[in-house]
Amino acid sequence: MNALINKFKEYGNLSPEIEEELNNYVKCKTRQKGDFFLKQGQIVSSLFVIETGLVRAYYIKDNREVNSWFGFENIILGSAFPVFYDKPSYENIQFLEPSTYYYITSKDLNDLYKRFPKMNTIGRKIAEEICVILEERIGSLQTENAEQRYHSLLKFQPDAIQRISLGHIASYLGITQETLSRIRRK
Amino acid sequence: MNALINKFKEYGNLSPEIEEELNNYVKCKTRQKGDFFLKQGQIVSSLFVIETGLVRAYYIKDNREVNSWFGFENIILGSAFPVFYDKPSYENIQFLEPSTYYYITSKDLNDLYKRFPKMNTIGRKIAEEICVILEERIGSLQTENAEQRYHSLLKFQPDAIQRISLGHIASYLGITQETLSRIRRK
DNA sequence: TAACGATTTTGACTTTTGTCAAAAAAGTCG
DNA sequence: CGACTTTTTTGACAAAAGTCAAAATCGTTA
Repeated sequence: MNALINKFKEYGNLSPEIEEELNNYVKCKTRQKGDFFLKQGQIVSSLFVIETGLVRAYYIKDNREVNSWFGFENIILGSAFPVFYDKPSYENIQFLEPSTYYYITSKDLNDLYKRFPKMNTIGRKIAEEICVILEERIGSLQTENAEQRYHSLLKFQPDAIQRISLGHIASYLGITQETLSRIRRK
Repeated sequence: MNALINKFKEYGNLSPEIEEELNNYVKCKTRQKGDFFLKQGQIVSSLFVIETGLVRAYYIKDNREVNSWFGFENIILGSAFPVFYDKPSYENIQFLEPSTYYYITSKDLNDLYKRFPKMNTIGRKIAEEICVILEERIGSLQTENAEQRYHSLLKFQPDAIQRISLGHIASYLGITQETLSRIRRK
């Protein structure tokens, strides 16, 4: 009943030994809407899976918030710079709904990677899957207009429209909220 | 003097045992401008590093070619679907210059991943680095206008402008070649 | 329910980018 | 060199998206 460990298992077998270690490392927390999972500049971070709830990742550019992704339930989530590189995060991760999540710190994860080489298979597959998802998003931004991108989002993350404000979605799509409002009117 | 093995070494130590296996698996080839490394629909593919030369990856959308990336010397290259998923490639990879490259097939790579768990550390780090590069590109497409994206490209891949035709670059930036020509006029 | 703040919509206008056609420039090869 | 192809540039116009300001709607809570 540990959403993060269950998720790991989808990417590869866990020996009883590794699973036991994971049970020591993985913690669960509950946070309110508006709370932060991660703030820009932080180096210490975690990989996490939301059991119930929702987050957004965003960064500031030219004094504006830019939403880089949304994190729904049962998806492996994290910020690349702190988790992959032990470097300060350029993005913030904020809960958009009251949320319960399971997490493991990058430090502990790297510890597992070192002690159990097989764990790297799972880490590799997770990163590879993220590559494919990011490529999909690049294709959408590179070749589609605002309306088509909105419909791509509807298709891949239909929940988003119900649960996330129009302004946040517009930012994620790389358009203004006025434009998105006009698209939606149709 | 094996560009691919050297590249692997940048991501982690290779035991003599693994390096010997790699030497068996990694092959070198030379191809002409216009030749294909990979064609859409292929499942069998490889990870590769170009010693001298240049490739582009592109796919067809609405009867038009869309350039998804360019591959320069001494960068780990490959197409996600066939390499990560053993699924048919949606993209083509074509040489834009006469090229010499080192490659390892996905099959052999997966073989190494299974036989030498530590090899997954290198695979993981490669995939993680690609994630960061792809995120960078998403940020550019999401928040910058045509001119800013052009300057981002100038900054990150200054070679591109010298070695790649304007039409190919425009496609990569998600704009028309007329627009790019007008940007460049300034 | 009333009042407040936040979010969404609308309108008028500007800027950016795309489209289509044609001309100019650059590259290739006998 | 000269003919041919490919690539790049230019012009006129159309479409897409942004900006700014104001109004409408929605949600929350006293």
